Amino acid sequence: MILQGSNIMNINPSASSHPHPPIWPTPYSACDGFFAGQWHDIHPQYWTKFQVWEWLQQFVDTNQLDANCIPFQEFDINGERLCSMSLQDFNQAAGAAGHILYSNVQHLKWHGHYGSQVFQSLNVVIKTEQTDPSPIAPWKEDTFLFENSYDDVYDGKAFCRTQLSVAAANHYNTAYAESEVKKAQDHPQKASTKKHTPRGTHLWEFIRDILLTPEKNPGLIRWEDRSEGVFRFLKSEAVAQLWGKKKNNNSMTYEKLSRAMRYYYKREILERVDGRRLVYKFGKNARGWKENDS
DNA sequence: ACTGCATTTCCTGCTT
DNA sequence: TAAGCAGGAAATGCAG
Repeated sequence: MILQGSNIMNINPSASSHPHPPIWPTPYSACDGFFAGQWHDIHPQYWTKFQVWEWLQQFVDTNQLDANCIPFQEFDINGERLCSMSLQDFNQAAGAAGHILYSNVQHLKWHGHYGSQVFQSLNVVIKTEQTDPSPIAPWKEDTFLFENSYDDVYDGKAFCRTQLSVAAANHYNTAYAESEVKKAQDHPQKASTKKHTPRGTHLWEFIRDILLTPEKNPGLIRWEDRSEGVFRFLKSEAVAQLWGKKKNNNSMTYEKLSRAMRYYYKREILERVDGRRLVYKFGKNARGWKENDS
């Protein structure tokens, strides 16, 4: 098999020059802050298709939803069209997420824009006050909407429904949401019946999510064989730095990250791919990477 | 305080 | 020679 390394876009996170306009303006948008785009400064009526996608991506990011929960292809429309959509249209286009998205558009249409507040009413993790004097890294705000681990419960559509129902519940009852925030912060895993819950995303989930949302971090990791779960690191050090940023560890390297990856072989989260550098394969204990995972 | 988990760090040796 | 891989060993941070 011929590897396609020579075709890889050379994306340097620190460089502003780029041979082609990137699909997303900030290759590392997941870490660069939640509101790097421009859509929130413009009335939704005037959004371009791109800004509509930014808005959707923001929704996914802020609520820590799986990207598969939102059918992006159904929103290949500009802001004018978006604003003209009825609730039924949204439900048709986005299913379980339709109601929330519709409400958010209505809110944006009639109440203007609130910068980083735009999605707060949807998000379980709302930073209402900062009692900890230590600086909070952007990724610290990254908390899942519910307490189940991807390890055990990543279950495609059901997963999305669960996430979205939590998001919806919070959307319709902000006061309740804020109290839940407090609870979640004080007792983040109290209600869980799981044996153990993650402190955050596991490394393999982080890798999987990059693969599933390449538009967020283009050119970092790529599928080699999507159906078999084989993937390849294109920018190993960049991925390691991104992982380090997520873990608030700026000394992370690919060498260390790869050691953690190798531990997954024993747990059958990954399978060895012999003789191919930077190539890994999801194992039987990795969930959520398949196209029709249900 | 203790324990288990999931890394993180460091290392040596090997392969590409 | 550099980069990556394999895996042992110990350390670390967090949550229960």
